[in-house]
Amino acid sequence: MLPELKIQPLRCVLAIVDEGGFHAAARQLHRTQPAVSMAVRELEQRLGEPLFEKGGKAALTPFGRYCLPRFRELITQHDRLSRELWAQVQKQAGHVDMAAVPSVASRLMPRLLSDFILRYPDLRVSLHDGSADFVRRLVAGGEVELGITSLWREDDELSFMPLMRDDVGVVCRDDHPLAERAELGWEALQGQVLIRNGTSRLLEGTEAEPLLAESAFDISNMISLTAMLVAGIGITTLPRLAFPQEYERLRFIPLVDPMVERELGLLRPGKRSLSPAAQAMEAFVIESLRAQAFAIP
Amino acid sequence: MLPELKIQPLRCVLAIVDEGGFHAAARQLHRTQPAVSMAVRELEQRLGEPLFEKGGKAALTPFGRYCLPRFRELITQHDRLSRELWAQVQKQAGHVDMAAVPSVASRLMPRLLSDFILRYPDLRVSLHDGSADFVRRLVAGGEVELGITSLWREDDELSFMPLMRDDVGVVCRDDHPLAERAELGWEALQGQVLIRNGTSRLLEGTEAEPLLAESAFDISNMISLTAMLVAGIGITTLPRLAFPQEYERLRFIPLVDPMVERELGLLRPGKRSLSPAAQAMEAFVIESLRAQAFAIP
DNA sequence: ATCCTATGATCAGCTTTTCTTACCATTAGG
DNA sequence: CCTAATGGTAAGAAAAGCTGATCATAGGAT
Repeated sequence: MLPELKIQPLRCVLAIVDEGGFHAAARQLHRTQPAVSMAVRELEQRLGEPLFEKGGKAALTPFGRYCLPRFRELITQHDRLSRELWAQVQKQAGHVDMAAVPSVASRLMPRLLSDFILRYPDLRVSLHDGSADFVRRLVAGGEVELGITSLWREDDELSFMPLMRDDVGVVCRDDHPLAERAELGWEALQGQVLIRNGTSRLLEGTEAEPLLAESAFDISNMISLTAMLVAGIGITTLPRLAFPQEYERLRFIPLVDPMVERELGLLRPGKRSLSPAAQAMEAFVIESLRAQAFAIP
Repeated sequence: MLPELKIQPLRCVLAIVDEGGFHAAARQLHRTQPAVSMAVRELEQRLGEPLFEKGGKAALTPFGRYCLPRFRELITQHDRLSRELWAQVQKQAGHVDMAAVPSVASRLMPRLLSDFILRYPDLRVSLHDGSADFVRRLVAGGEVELGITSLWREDDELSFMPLMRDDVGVVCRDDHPLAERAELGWEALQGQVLIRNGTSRLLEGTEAEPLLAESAFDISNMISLTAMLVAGIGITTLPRLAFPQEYERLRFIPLVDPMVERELGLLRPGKRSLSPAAQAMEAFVIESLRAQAFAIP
């Protein structure tokens, strides 16, 4: 029973009043004058009450005067919304929630994000970091839209795009007997005090797996781990990217005998789509990491 | 460049979400399912971004989730406006500003207005009162939409519809020599102390005009005038409707020798139209006063 | 597995709406 | 009186919107 107001005719009314006539309004609206006339007439009979006086001039009726500010208000709201949505789609506004594994977050993201906000100055990014499983859970649960991580469990809810290889090596202090070696095989590690960490499971399923059984400690926190390494308490294995190169006394020696690599890549919801801002981030991450050493071609 | 959002497709999106599917939404909107599909698709490509996931089910994209509350808001605003305008047109809301000459305001309007608000309980009325000229000025200036008054100057900006005749008579105190007469001719008034008042100009242009020259006072305020009459200071002429019948000691004697009448009627802006509420009032006044004694057929 | 039924998507064809072109009526000014 | 504005009107074209039939897909029941 309530009349359905369309935006265009309301705009006509405003234009007529603002421009002071049907012709001028038509010009402003890029329409012909009859179109304006008819739009108004249609609106009037939809409301059941004329908005303009009949006699020649474009003068509002009292009802028209009553309507005018309300029309203006509705159109303002409409335009505000339209602009806002448009900004989202054009990536001139928006927010990306993403997550990354700590090594990526600390070694790659600073540069990547600063490049990103150069390219999209009006987008906002929240970066969470945590273990690969934590990242996976955030993406799967929809708490973030994108993750940069290594995948070890396929999940058909999620899709993973490999972007970089990251080879595992041994990390020890510079005065360790192995410290000067250019590369190592797993046999060389037998009998060493091996500290497990969150990335150690990369060795599972390789010839080096027996080493894990010997390891005395299992330290998941990176700060604690490096502290133990610097203290010379033991050695560990880490992907190259996770190797904290800012510690002068630590050495990274590639493990070649089983050559172990993890694949880092972009994790995103499988079929679901991304917000416009996240789409921009997705493309940007792919482009950036592909242009990197160790990129997967 | 900004997309023009139409209300209907937005309503579709809401319906799909609320009803949980395209079919159910179509049912609710009294449309067929393809209509809903196409409306959504049209909207999506207008925005340049999908709102629903592609795979079978009716699930929102992140962008869709972003849009949803905003769509809802715009539609709410639209409906509020639509309802408000409709109420105005249906006379379920609105305001009438009107004016009347004091005699009408005090003798006819109380009853008329109380009947009016019975018929239109949701309309509000403001009644101004003042001299016929004052009423005319208010209507001409657009400060009120309707006036009930006697017209003495034609004005093609205004249109006057005569509704009642009101005959002029002599008013005096009950102990005045003329008080017992059933009717009078103007000669009977010669030599009397005649008090002019705002309605005296009705005598202009009649045989009784010479009387005006003799009059000693000119009192425009009705309270003062009656006070003087009650005090027996003089007599005056008044239209019957203006005769203050609540004063027991005053008598009204019809003047028949020139029979002088004023025409009371409805004054409204000539070509301009009225607000819906004022239209209701106009019709109501005409109907009410026509059903009155002294009505002009 | 297979059928069954639900979902949405698609397409041709129709109806409605909306616009344009061309013309008319009225009015104000030169 | 003529001209140049105004807005209104009518017929046809274009666009939008809707329907009805049909299709592809997925989930559930047998």
